Amino acid sequence: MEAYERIKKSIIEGDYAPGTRLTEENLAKELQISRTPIREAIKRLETERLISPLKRGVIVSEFNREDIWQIYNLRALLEGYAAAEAAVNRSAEDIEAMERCNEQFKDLLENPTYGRTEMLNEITELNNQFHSAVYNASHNEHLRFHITSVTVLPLVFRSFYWYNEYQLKKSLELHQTILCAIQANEPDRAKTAMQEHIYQGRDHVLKNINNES
Amino acid sequence: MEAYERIKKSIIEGDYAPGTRLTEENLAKELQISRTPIREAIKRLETERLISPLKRGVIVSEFNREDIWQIYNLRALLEGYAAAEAAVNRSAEDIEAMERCNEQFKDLLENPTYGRTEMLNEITELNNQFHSAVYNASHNEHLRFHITSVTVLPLVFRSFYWYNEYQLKKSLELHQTILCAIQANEPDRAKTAMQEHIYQGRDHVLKNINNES
DNA sequence: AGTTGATTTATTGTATACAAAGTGCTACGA
DNA sequence: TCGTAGCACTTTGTATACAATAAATCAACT
Repeated sequence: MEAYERIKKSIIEGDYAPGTRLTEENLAKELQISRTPIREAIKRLETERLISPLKRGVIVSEFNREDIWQIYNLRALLEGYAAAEAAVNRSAEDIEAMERCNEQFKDLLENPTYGRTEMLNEITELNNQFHSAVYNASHNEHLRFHITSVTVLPLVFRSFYWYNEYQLKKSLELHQTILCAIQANEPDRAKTAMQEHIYQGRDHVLKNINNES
Repeated sequence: MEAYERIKKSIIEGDYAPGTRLTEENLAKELQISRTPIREAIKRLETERLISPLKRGVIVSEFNREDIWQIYNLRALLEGYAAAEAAVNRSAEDIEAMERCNEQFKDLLENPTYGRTEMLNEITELNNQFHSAVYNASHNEHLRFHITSVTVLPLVFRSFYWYNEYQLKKSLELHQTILCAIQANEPDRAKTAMQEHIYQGRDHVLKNINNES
């Protein structure tokens, strides 16, 4: 794994908390490589806005409630559009991919064999996979780019860790609604269901996050 | 001006045509600096998708009709949303900034003192300024980021160079409609007017561009 | 002639030394 | 005690040498 991916992973997994100062030299020492690839990784993470310039150097980006509001609303706009486009452009394989995600999601909810943390990691992964399957089904590379770009940021909130069983079930249901609408070539229904799903996520994060960030 | 800006400018102004191969060493020689800042600029332009990796190295990105379609539709989605948000969040200064752009635009159309090329450069600049004024008025940093990101790409088409006097007048009128709607706190009207404006730009580019790219 | 393998060449990847510049600290003066 | 100027230190910016590797060329064999 290259430097960029390693640092990104550390940020998303919370090893480098928001506000943490990152210097090239420290990272170089930590990852046991020279400053050159570190520089590259930092520049890239900066354009993705996972880190922000501060004085001489950078810090892991911090997001306040206003940021969360704006980011989730943008997600709703873009992923809602993607769902609508998917309802028009989806292939049979796209449908299958989405079905697989939802089936695994369902299995996991019905047979909670792991510990809670492992299960929520799995859920997070499956949720991401479903969303990917939807925007991939839109067959729109530019749209895909913007969605992935706006979606990395909420990852740092690790929102699924606050979900209870009822909320997870509600998520699955909306996934299924979205899938049905896409399968039935109903762009507008797909869009509204997706937006509803994301707005629920937004409100959930806003309700649970510490008031200041 | 740093390396990144110089290369970006060269791409947007067409000095490096789409498909042109760019190598670190050539750029370093051309800009009279070492490869290090060139590397950085290339990486950044790559994440902005102005250049694309190809074999060992990169080329200036090429866009086909499908790309143009997708990019302009995304612009309509994002800038339409920005216009609606601006209608809710705009301050008095935001309104003034938009008014200034449109007044200058109008002056320019009524008093075409320059040569055609200089005038169209000026028009392009004023058009960009108006659009910036609108999304700045939305007071949404994340939205701003995505709009600027999706908007750099159409710049390489230099679409205004194909506009005739009537079309420029129509552009100005829509700008004024957008401004009125934002001033009157009519988010939906602002959105539809902005979308209409961008769709007209899209169709204009698609009509005039060489069929293959 | 076409295909495969080895050799050469072009180009990027990495490390490191040094230059430049911003930050903060300390000491001095008001 | 507060402010400020100068200095030291931390950190990034740049250049350059060398390593790694992908691509292209060419030759040999089928």
